[in-house]
Amino acid sequence: NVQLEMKALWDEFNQLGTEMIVTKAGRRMFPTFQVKIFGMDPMADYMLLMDFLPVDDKRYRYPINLSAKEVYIYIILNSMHRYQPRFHVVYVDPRKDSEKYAEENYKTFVFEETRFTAVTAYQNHRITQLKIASNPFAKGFRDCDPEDWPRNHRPGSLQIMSAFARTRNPMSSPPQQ
Amino acid sequence: NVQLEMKALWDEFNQLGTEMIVTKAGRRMFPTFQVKIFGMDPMADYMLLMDFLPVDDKRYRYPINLSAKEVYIYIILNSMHRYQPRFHVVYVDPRKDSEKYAEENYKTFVFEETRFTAVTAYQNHRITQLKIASNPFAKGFRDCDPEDWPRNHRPGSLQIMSAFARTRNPMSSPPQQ
DNA sequence: TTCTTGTCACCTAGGTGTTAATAT
DNA sequence: ATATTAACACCTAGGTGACAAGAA
Repeated sequence: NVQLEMKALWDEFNQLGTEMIVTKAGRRMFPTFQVKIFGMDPMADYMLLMDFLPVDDKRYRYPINLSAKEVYIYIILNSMHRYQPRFHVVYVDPRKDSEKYAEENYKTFVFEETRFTAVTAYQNHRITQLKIASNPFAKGFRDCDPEDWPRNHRPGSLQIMSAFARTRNPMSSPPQQ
Repeated sequence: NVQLEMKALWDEFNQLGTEMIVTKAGRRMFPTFQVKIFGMDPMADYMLLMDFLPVDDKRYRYPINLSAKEVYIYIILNSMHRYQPRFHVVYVDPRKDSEKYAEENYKTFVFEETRFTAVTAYQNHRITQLKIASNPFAKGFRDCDPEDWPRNHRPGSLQIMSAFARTRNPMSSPPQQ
């Protein structure tokens, strides 16, 4: 079982139509896609993966591999297109004929409230204001309210991943180590 | 085969008698222990480890586990004692009776120029000056020379690890993930 | 005395939306 | 018109030695 962290914040963005800035150099998502996983076998190995499905129609589909060790592969998102993030937990089957059990060894989780539109500049001013109000790194643009925003992630939660996205221009160099 | 990075800088510190500040909260080493490894099998798994041996006499000995994935375990160093860092490369033997080959499956590397004395405050003013001159984070204390120090690590080198050290007071909480 | 601790100003490093310039 | 890019001020986050106060 998997539980989305900061669900209230995701809901608030989703109500307005979440937008995520994409840049050539890569840009973090905010809110961060962050989950708690329950019911894992402490002795087993797992792979944690994430990908983004185009929602409406569109043709592009790019996988992103993320694990707790933060090994991830770049993805490319098209600006002005809408995407649905997905989260996959893959059990690393120690059996030699593990391919036979591939279908039963993974589970996919979709949180609809994490849908977003990739943009190069915000289209909805209310989204901009909500980002400024809730993202600590945008504090410099706040007018009022020096208070009472739920700060960052809750202690005790496991940050599984933070994702980068880019516009369609290919990058030549891998991310700095 | 393993090659120490920033050897010239290590040599310069070693000539004066390298000192490393230790604090309760943990303090990074500077220079950073950083190596290039040659001759690895790209298809094999390895474990990279580090520990610190007391040099002169002294009784304390604490292991530190470091890997390229930066999983590490705290260590405790005694202030005013001298230590010799060591670096171990362990081949993860896929054979079922791998314990039998344990002795031939690892290799230890010692760079004497990385010896240092753990201190809570610098004892040698020339060490302080060399730290200020060569560590970018201490730039605020530089008088002159806005120039020409070999910046940080060379691009292309693999940073295997950076180590933390602490004074002997036990810490209650593990490092933030 | 000598060593240790906590606080601080001053940095590095990098994540924000803004804005003006450019591309489409 | 509309979408994208690059530079920027303003933040968060955290790594420095200095320094004063405390401990041994």
